[in-house]
Amino acid sequence: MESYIHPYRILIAIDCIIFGFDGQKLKLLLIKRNFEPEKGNWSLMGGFLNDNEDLEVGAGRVLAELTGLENVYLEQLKTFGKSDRDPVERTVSVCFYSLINIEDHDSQLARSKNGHWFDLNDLPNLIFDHKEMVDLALKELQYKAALHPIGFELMPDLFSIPQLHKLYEAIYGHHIDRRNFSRKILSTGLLLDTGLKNENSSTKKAILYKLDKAKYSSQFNAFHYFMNI
Amino acid sequence: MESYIHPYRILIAIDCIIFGFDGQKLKLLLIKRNFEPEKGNWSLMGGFLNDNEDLEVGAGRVLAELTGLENVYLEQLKTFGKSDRDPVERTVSVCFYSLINIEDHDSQLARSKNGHWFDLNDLPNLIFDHKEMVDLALKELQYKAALHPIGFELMPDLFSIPQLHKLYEAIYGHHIDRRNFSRKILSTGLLLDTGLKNENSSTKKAILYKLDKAKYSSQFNAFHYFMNI
DNA sequence: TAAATATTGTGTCAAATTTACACATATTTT
DNA sequence: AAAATATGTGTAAATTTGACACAATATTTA
Repeated sequence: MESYIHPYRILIAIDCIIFGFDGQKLKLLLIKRNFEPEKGNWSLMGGFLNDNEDLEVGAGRVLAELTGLENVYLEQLKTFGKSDRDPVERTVSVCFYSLINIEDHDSQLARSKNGHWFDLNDLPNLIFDHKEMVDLALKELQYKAALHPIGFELMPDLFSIPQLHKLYEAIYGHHIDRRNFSRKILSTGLLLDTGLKNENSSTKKAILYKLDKAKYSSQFNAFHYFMNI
Repeated sequence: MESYIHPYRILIAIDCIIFGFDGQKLKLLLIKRNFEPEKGNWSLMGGFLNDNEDLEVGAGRVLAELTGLENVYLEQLKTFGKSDRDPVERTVSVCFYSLINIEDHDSQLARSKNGHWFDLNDLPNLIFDHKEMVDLALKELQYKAALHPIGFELMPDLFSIPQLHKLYEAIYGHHIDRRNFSRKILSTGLLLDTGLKNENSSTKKAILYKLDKAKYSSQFNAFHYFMNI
């Protein structure tokens, strides 16, 4: 038996939604589409799945090809499959999303020159159903950040509580009391005080913590209801 | 422009994970696969996506064809796409899941005679990666039930708090204090006392409520952190 | 170099929620 | 009529949250 007799095989697209945090605000990475239709318009990073290529691998490849970003952890969001979603030919798009630290990936991005960061509140028109994808991805990110201390994964090896606080405010788009936030974060017991101070901060230097990685991975699923939103 | 030049088009499979609640326990609906490979082995309800068929429509069709179940709300779970997941030919499977009231659909199921309910703690071996799909679906269900008062959707028009309580215990697979549960449920303000009593219950008859549907749909997204688990 | 400014760390207290319980009531069974 | 069973309601301690103020540290400015 070499194949199934069912006649319809479909082009599988992959789209990547990359949120970026610059220490202050949340941004979205977009590129100008370089093929028809909609060539030249703003788009998520998308491509087609290759033969013998796993979905996650394909997503990583598409993202790297278009933006130069390597080794980004991509989480599957949803598959969009309305039969008329692409005017040229039917495609089913499997979407992935991620949240990265903009500074950490600056040099990778600069190499390809295709990616452009946009403020989330000021997005251009996007092709096809890409806006719908972005909206859903943001909602998922908010859920996820509420259920798990996901923010830690985005932080550099050493980070301060005020840095993490800014990230959460950016994700939710509203003010969070920093004193209550600090208490909540420290109560997880996941932060190890390194004794170092953040030399970048302008005035009083913040304590630098590192993540207790063993504890984090062993307890990942225990942190339901991490954050009130 | 009639099609993209990319050469790989792939067979898209659909798999449906149907949980059922019989008033006491949570069960899983399975069928004996009726085509090769793995013919005769236990499987989720699966099929292939047709041309010009939206994903959700295809999922509904596959489920109805195999089990007789109609008008079941299916929620997308995840897309499974490892290139070797099907030994015959590469398929990418878009999975959907649902939770239904077993009694309400008994007659539909009886008509087709293909579906069999299994106790969740006593599942047979499943083909391909179907066990992985079931495990993920249960986890999603638990999340969802915690974040939203999803259980209401499963209840008959008139239902009692003890009925709902049994459902939540079944979903989470552990004891939940019924007094605290009751208080939590009533505090949502979503239940309207009908003044009626449940004539089925063996001893003291429970108060029958109905869902305040207008309030439920308007506030659906407000019920984050609905349930502690 | 001292004062002003900005940022970080910590503490407090009232209100709300959760947790862990017990008892009264209604109905069926014995 | 008594026993058994399921349901509805209450309560008190512990915990968590929400809304605050103030002290400490470093930089900037005068």
